[in-house]
Amino acid sequence: MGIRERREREKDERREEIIGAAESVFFGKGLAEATMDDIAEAAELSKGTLYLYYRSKEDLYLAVTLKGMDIMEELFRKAISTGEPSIKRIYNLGEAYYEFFEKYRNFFRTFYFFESPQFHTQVSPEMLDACTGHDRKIWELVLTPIREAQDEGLLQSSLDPMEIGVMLWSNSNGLMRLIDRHADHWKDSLGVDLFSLMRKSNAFLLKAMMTEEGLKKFPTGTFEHAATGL
Amino acid sequence: MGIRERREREKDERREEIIGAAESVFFGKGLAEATMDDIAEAAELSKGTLYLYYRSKEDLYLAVTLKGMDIMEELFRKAISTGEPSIKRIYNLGEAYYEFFEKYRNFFRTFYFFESPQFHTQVSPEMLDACTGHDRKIWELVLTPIREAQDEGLLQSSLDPMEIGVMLWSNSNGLMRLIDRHADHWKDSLGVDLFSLMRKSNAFLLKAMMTEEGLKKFPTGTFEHAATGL
Amino acid sequence: MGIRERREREKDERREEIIGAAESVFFGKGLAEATMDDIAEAAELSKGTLYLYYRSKEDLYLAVTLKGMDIMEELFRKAISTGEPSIKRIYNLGEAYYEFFEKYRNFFRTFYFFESPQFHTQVSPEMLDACTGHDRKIWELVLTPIREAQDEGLLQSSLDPMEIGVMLWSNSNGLMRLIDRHADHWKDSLGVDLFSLMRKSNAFLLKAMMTEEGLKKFPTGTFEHAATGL
Amino acid sequence: MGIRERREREKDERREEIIGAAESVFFGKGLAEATMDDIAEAAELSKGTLYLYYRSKEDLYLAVTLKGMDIMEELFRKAISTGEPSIKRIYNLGEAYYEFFEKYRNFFRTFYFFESPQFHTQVSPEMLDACTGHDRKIWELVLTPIREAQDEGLLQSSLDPMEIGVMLWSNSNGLMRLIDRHADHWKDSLGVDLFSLMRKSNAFLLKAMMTEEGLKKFPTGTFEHAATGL
DNA sequence: TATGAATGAGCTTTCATTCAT
DNA sequence: GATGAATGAAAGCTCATTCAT
Repeated sequence: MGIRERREREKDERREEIIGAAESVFFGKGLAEATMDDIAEAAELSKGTLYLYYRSKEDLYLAVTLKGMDIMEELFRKAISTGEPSIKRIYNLGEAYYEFFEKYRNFFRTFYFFESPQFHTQVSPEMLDACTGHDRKIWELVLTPIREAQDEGLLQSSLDPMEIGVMLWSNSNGLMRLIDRHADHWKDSLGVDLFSLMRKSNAFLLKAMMTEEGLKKFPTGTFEHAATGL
Repeated sequence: MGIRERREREKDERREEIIGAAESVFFGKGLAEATMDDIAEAAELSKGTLYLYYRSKEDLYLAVTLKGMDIMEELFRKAISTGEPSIKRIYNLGEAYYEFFEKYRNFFRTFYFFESPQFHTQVSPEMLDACTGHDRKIWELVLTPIREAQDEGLLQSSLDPMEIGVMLWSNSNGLMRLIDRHADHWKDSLGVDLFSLMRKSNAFLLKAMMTEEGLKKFPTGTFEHAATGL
Repeated sequence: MGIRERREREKDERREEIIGAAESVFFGKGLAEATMDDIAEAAELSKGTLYLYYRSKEDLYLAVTLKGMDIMEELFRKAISTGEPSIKRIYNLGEAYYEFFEKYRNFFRTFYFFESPQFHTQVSPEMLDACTGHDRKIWELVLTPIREAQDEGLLQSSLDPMEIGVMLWSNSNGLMRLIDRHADHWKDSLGVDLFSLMRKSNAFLLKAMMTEEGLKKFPTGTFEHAATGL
Repeated sequence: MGIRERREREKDERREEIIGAAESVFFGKGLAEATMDDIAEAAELSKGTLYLYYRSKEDLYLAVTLKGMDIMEELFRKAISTGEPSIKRIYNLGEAYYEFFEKYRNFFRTFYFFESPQFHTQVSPEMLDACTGHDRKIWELVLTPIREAQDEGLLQSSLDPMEIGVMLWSNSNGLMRLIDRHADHWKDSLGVDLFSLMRKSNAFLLKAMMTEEGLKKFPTGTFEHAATGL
């Protein structure tokens, strides 16, 4: 058994090495510009070996995406495991998403590809399933505190928990994309601080979804101070 | 004189023919998969001729994008030219955006490219400028009723008009992207109707940005009925 | 008649305009890199018009070459029309060739093409004939003082006049090509002044071809001083 | 270990195969007209493979040039390794150059390209360096007997060895180019035998550069008989 | 398992030349 | 005579993928 296990372990290590190399290349050049030669060189491996581990360039790209999802999941998990009130933990999720966006911008960007349906044809079903599954797992994480908050009567129960999640997520995501593109442009020439805008927008939404009771317990601005470190 | 004019006109027509062909190809295969051969064949023109009118495949793609912006602008212009109250016209804009998304989905998708900065290097400055300029013009349209609504004391004046616009736009856009990907998936397996969710989300946001006076004049739900045709 | 003549004149003028434009383009980019579009633009004429006057790009290139030959012929003609002794006029020819090389370097370079037999297939027979004829005319010029010098017993009569001409020409030409390539390199890193070397080499040759009588009348160094302006 | 060596050897063989194919194509059509498709077909290899071994068509062309330099070097080396007197070995070099020109005319022609500075931009620095280095090596060969002859007082010491080499080389080269173009034309219609003229011209030059002592030991015509096989 | 040489379809782009007006 | 839009063949080069070793 030891032998088989060691082999497995080595194979996993090799996989990670490849992903590491792929990261550096994809992050630097983007999917289209990156070549398998680049990655093989970065991995100090032959091109053929790459294909031993991943079926195609796109599959390998999704492997990187998957790693990004791992990181995100970890951040989300931490965000909801604080023992704090459910509403606060929902708020934490927003901050965690933002942290991911800030610290792991390159991984954030790989999601564009996964989210772009036209590329799904270029990818193996296995890899796509893996991603989809991971995505679902993360959504589960998001739903947990939302459900709790509804059970506690803090969030309107007329809304489906998934709906609440989607609204918050989409709102953040829409602004993050804007930020990712031209944060500087907006700030400099239009005087709009997209970062604070994102928080404001999210707070508006969350408030709109809370019950009267929830708003009484957690009035507007309850968390902002902590979150922004003030 | 007539000659020059006719030539000019023919050239414009040819341009439109090319864009039409490019549309059909790009919409079918996406930018990366589409080839200039495909487009030339669709246009019943030689490849060389294509390059007589557009410098590169990417430029041609942006020409299609530009056409999408034209359509969008037209819809937006109609939305704000109704003589209705400013708040209603803001609401109209959301509906117009949604109409564009629904009816001109393929054009909507071309915006992904324009919004993705890494591709800007592949594009002629002239074309990029044209797009940027058009983008700006559309934003101007959006700002008009927002400013009015603030002047009338219906929208909070603590917010910058641009900020209001961005929040509404991002929120819609984030959800549209989600819908564009997996509307069916969400509806079928998660039971979430993203379309109505988008409206709801936008209504939440708009409400949060209104003044008390505004809310009194236009209570929640004032427009939804009309808009959804109910 | 006046009409026909004016037309002819205008046509010639147009031809010269085209050649002027072609010069500027060919000299800047070389034959291979230059395009008919470039030339048409420089001539402020349409591309089609170019083909009204010249059959092909290569023909047009030879037209420029022909102009170079005109210039060269003029210089040579002046060199041998001084009324000086025949040997001096032979020497003058060398200086004239050198002057051409120095002042009309770009024309000098067009000769490379004409001299390169593999390109002759790309050229109309008419143009080729014109060049060949002009070439011959120039050689006639060169032969005149050589024959005279032989008749006067200054140059060895055992040599064919043409042979003498060829030896002198080849010797100069070989060194000019070297100079054209890397004059600086030779001077800077090898300490060899190719210009003075060319004169020296020619003087050696000429001396070797002179008779004793010739050498008595025109000892080594007779002309150098004048020529170099000292 | 054997494996690596065999691979290395196979790669070298492949390189030579490619060069062989390139030769046949380049010699037949010239650089400009030859296509990589032609060469790939001649080599019975895919076009991609060609680019695995050479960066560009021009690089491949220089590889052929390099082979020509190899041949030339070999001939030159033989010419100066005879144990004969230095002056004779200088003469041998001229004959070797001539032999190269006669037997390897096509290679001789490839030098045109290397000697034409405007093309240097199209070539990889590595290849250019290789050529330049080889060129230098050959010049070293030429200088050896010249220096000896000067040390022995046979060639004038007022001349730089390099200058002597350049004069002889240019003189031969100038005539070779003439011969390469139109040897037949000259012989048939002008009655000039360029080959013998080249020898004569070189002899003149060499004589002019010798000292009195040198001329006493090796009077005019000493070598011609042997060289021409008479 | 790992290699890396070989493939070959496929890409965008260029440009001399033609021809209807 | 002049135009300039249209052509279309061809070119150089790339790169994901395969496969014999």
